[in-house]
Amino acid sequence: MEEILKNMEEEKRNRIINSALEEFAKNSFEKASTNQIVKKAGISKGLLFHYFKSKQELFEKLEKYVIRLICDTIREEMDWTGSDLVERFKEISLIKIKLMNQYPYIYDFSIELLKKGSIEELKGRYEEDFSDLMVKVYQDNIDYSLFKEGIDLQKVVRIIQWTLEKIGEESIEKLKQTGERIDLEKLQKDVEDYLDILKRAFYKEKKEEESHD
Amino acid sequence: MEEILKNMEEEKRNRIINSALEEFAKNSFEKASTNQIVKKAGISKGLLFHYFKSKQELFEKLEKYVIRLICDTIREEMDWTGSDLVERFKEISLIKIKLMNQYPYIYDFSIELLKKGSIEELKGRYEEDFSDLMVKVYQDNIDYSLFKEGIDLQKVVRIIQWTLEKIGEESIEKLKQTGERIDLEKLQKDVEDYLDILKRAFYKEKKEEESHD
Amino acid sequence: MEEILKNMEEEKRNRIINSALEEFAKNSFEKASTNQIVKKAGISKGLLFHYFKSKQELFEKLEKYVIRLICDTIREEMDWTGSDLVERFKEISLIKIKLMNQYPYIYDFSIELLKKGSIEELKGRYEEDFSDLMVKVYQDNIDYSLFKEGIDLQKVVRIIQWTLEKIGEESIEKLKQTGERIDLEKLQKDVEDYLDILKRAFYKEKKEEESHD
Amino acid sequence: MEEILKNMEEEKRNRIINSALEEFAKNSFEKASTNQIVKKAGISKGLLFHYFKSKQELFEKLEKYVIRLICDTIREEMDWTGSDLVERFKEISLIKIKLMNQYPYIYDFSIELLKKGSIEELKGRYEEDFSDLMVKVYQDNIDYSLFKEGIDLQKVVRIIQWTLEKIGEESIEKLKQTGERIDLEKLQKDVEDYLDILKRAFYKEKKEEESHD
DNA sequence: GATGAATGAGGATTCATTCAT
DNA sequence: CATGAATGAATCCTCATTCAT
Repeated sequence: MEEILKNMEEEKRNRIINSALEEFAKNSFEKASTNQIVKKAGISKGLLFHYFKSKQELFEKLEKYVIRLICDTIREEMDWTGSDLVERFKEISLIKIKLMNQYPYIYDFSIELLKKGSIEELKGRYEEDFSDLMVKVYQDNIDYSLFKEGIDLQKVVRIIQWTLEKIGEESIEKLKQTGERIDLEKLQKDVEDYLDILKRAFYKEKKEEESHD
Repeated sequence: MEEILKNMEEEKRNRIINSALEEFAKNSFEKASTNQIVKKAGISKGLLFHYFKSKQELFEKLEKYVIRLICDTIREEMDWTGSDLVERFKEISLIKIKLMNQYPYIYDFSIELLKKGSIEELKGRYEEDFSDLMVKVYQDNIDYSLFKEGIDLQKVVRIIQWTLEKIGEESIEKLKQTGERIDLEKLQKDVEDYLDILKRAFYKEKKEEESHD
Repeated sequence: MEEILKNMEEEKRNRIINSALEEFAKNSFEKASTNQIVKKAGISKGLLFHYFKSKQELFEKLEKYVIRLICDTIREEMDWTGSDLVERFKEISLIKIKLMNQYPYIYDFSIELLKKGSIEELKGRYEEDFSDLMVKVYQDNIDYSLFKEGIDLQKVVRIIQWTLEKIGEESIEKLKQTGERIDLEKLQKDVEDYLDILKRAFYKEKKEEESHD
Repeated sequence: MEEILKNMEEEKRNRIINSALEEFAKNSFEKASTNQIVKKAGISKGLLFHYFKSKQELFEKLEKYVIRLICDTIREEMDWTGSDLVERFKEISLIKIKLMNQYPYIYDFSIELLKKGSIEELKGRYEEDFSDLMVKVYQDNIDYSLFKEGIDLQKVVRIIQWTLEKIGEESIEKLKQTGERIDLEKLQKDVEDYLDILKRAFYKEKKEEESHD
């Protein structure tokens, strides 16, 4: 993204990115209109297709850009010393929500693209950035012995991911229907509540007091 | 649906229903093409709009038809004497999967429309059929004391629902990407595995032997 | 019309005629919908096209029917002893307006078809009924010496006809735009006022007192 | 119109304008086909809707364009020193007919739109251009004492207008039925003849010799 | 006589994309 | 770099008319 638009004044670049982000967040890929994007960005149709050879490419480049942005922010701001996977997820959610203050629609968009394939399939698409980070998230320092014994770990982790995704999807659904902005505080509260429930369900019971971080 | 197409030979009616079901399952409402539907159904454009005054109405009628079909089948085939909510969910999934043998794409479609609003919002849309049944599913005979004490029951039930939805969404996503039919046996196996995990997580531990049914 | 629909119960025949009359009065030929006509008449599409082989033929038959109805009524109710052409026109207008109480939309419709060709061209189309009557209207007993000398009689008569047509067109235009029924009393008043003006303009001046009939 | 199509080569612009003018002159708004317009103009469907967002807008823009064109030409070419209203009408007709040499169908079209509402209602639609000019036409220098005394001036003027409109409507009707171009010389002759009749009818008699201009 | 299912050409409009300037 | 004119296939939908029952 930045490489593609590198010779552009930053202000115009941001206009394009945010305009496309918003359009793809509010509409499905098919319904999203390049006309709307260029109008909101204040550029000509030709210019958009000068940089991106198709709507599809624009979407993919935007996808990569957002993922890289989220990954980079996670890499930098995450406390990698913790060993609690659920707490790590909580932290990731917090970081994503913080990004939304800066880039309206970024979360909405990132949820939209998550709908198109589970995290594992995304790994395939963005080798360098994403899958490296995912390995790090799931393995770096994580103490899986916090989970109860005898459970299907892979499935349990999926349930946790799915729950987080569904919380996000509900927010974006409300955005699409009512048009009103997402209540970030309530979102964060929900994330915490649900993750606590899941922790109590799938973690061993003894170390309960430590989970009150 | 059947009322609308009642004077039609059954074979043609099924061609129309299945064709529309497939198109709406594989595409979003906007991208779904009435052209494709009539081509696949082997009817003229005019005929489709003779029965349904718009694409929107076709979708809504299909929605109602599918929900009614699922609800009716559940009502008839469900064992209403059981008191275990999760087992009831399992049974519902089994019934839906069975319906897919008859109506390919019915599950896919029913998931697509669930994406457009949570079950609770759907209740509002289909008063008679759906919400009555939902009340029955959640309350008729159900023994909520099976759940552990001190948990947020509403959120826990939601996690269970979400998990089931996500299992279905994964299937349909695979369908859209690869085009190959859904493996119903694997789907059923997944449903059972995940629900067992959730039971073990959220139910009291004593009656464990009874859940091995 | 009656011949075509002769085997039909009178009530149903009237439903068809009035429905078609209304649809053609409210819309141009192209925009008039056979769907609307059959719906309003409470018959099937097939039946309409059983009697009339096309929309065009329906229109033409209706045209003939209305003209015959108007002509017959004029023939019967007109005072053929008068020799004043303008007064005769006034009487014709009065008769047409009276018919509207019985057949709503008949006047609107008859104006619509007058738009499609001047009275003289209509003569060609409806030899038997219409042109005979027209000859009668214009010649039977009429005293053209009432008109001033040295004027182009044909053109003057045309101005009078046109004025009457325009008065009617204004009414129907208002009907189409506002939807409210035509004010028959005002219509009659206008006809009388304009015709008096034209009489004063084109008749010799001496016999003024006689025109106050 | 010119502003909308300003960046277009004049030849293509004229092709579009004339093609649309012709289609709307020969057909009612509903029956007029954008397909025909683009075919006749030799442009793509997309281009028409690039400039005009709908058939409706195309019509309205065309309406404004034609009215402005007629008004501007009248303003410039009219001899505003005359005080005779009927002569002024004659002059207007002459100007309109002259425009038809340049823009075939312009007169037809302008009559078509006059059908949709009397001149007085048009005033409301085109405040600046049209109604200003109309005030000028009817009041600037006009000597209403030329009319006979004791007549309903408003109605008399209307009769004159209506007569002019009907003359035009007859021409266009012939065009629609036969397809052959309008005989401009005969048209002008008719206008003059009818106006002379009306003058003789409604003007005071003394100044007869001056009307032979 | 009577039905309404069925047709298919044609309607206006949208939209991603290309290209000359 | 940047524009926006130009394309044309595809969109949903309408409608007069036909025809088997």
